[in-house]
Amino acid sequence: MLRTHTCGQLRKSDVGTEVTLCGWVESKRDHGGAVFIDLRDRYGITQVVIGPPEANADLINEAGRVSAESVILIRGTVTERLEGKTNEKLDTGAIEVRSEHFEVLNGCETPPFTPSQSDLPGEDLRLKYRFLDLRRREMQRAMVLRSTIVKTMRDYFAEHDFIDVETPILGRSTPEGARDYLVPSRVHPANFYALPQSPQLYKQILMVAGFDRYIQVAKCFRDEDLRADRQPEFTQLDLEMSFVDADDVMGLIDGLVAKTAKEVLGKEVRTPLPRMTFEEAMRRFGSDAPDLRFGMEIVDVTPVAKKTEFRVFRGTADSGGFVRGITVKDAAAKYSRRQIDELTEYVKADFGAKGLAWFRVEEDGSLWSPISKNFEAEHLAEIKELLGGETGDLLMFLADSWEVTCKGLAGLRKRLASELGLIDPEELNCSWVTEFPMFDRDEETGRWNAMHHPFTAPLESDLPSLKDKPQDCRAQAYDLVINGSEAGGGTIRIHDQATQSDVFELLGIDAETAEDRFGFLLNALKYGAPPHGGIALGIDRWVMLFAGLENIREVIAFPKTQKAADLMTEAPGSVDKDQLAELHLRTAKTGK
RNA sequence: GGCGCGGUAGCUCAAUUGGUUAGAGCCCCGGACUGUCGAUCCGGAGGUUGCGGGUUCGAGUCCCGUCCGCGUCGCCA
Repeated sequence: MLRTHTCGQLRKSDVGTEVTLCGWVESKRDHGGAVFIDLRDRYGITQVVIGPPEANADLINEAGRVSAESVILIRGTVTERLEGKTNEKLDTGAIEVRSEHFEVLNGCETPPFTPSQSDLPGEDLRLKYRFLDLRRREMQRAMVLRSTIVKTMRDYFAEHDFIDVETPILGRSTPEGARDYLVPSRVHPANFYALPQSPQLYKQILMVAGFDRYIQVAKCFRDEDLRADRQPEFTQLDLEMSFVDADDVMGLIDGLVAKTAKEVLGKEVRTPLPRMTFEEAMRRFGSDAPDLRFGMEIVDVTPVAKKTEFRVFRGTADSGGFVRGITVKDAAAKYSRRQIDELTEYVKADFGAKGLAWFRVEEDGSLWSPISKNFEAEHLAEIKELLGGETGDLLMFLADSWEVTCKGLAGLRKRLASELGLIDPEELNCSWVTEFPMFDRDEETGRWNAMHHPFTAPLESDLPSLKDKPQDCRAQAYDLVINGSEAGGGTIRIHDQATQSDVFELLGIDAETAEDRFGFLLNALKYGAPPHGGIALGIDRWVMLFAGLENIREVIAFPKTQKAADLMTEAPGSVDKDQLAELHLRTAKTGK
């Protein structure tokens, strides 16, 4: 070891000790006759003094020339700082190392930015020079947090008799759901592997194989557009269990959530976590991942709308649509007409709403709005009553299809809560959303799609509706929601042939197609498949949420940009003709 | 693919209605300095305003196209 201690380690009790430290030059204060260096590693910062009498003029001179972010080694004696010269900001602030030896292990060119600078550089620069960015305190904290969370998960599942099994990265494409990342085969011309979107099928087969409790920290890949909380390459804690029902899986994860919150954040999370059905979540919050850290619940006023003369409301209600709204407490004074216009533009542009109706609750308790003259007083009173409106509140409504009112109001809810500061950043709100529909209808083709995946088991009680009323058929599915974000999702799987056939039939997957795509799974299911189910937890999102961050890139060491590029390695990149030829590929266009 | 925001010195930003030689702080370079910890003081260097085209007497500013980054909708079984 080149060093005897880290830069975050030394205290008053170490005074008098001869130490050797290594690290990066965070900053240098050159006084001519003496030089102060803040020496940094991932454990902390220690002040090094190169001055007389320990250091001679040559050494002081050399130290004075060292550039920021150089890697140096110093040897010296731990010394208590002079009276009144301690630095309260540093854990090591009571001491300094008076150095008699100073050595540059490796210099540093002038960096485009330094890890300690207060103005964070643009994200493209941070990504291009990720090795510098990762030296920043915040990034180091995030990486440590991530490591701790993964270790907590592994420990927890090991305690519960789970075994870790690795499944292949090179698999076969099952062209449902997200787009696959494809890998051409050299040995099999015109054939492709696909990178896994999840180890779903393998883990089910592991159940058939008798590994009744499986986990894996699994890299997954989906070739879809990115978001602040979505990367094309991400990590899941993948889990599958035999002989369990949905309660068992949720109960197990409840324990993990509580343990992780306790060990990582020192927070108590009460279990069992609250559960809400999909239907209730959509009705009350318009979202299958509701943020329960604040209220502003959605209220349906369609019955009142039917009675009013206001064409937009009445027309929508009469034609099978919905008029639903939210109460924004004490917001009347905070939102100008102009700002409400912006909200209107937002719901139009992002959710396809036709407009935003709103009312202000006046001093006298009446509702005022540009459209209020279209309403009779008694109907306004009814609306106010339903929404629980009080003086100073804003009531906002969408009149539209169920889907648009859900999405639009969920979006408004989220945006308003953020703008009004209704969210306690310290809160960690965890809950379950259950009983998702088995199927949803493709708008264009009118065909049924599996909402989760085609191996999801329906609720026992809904089995009769599977064939004739698929829209009413609910799944044994459960999503873990943390602070309004989907942090995991799973299902109990179908383990009998008859139900599986029925589901395939409904999805328009004929026997031949099923055989072609998932034959290996169907085959395995014939050979003694136990009842089983599982879940996948989004590790990147867990870390992001536990860290209180709003961007997943902040917890991933080497993330991709919105165009799925790596600015540091410049992946993806072109390859030479020989490589393509070996893979039996020709490209239609040459990239720029 | 749609909508929106942004791109000016190595970095973070400014630049009035289109108007003189595009500024500031930090960084960097040179010098001074033994108690700093955002060191201080003196001096200096540093610009194809992302790129291409257009309008204009004149463009960082206006228009068109394009590239890049971010947010979001679609998409993400």
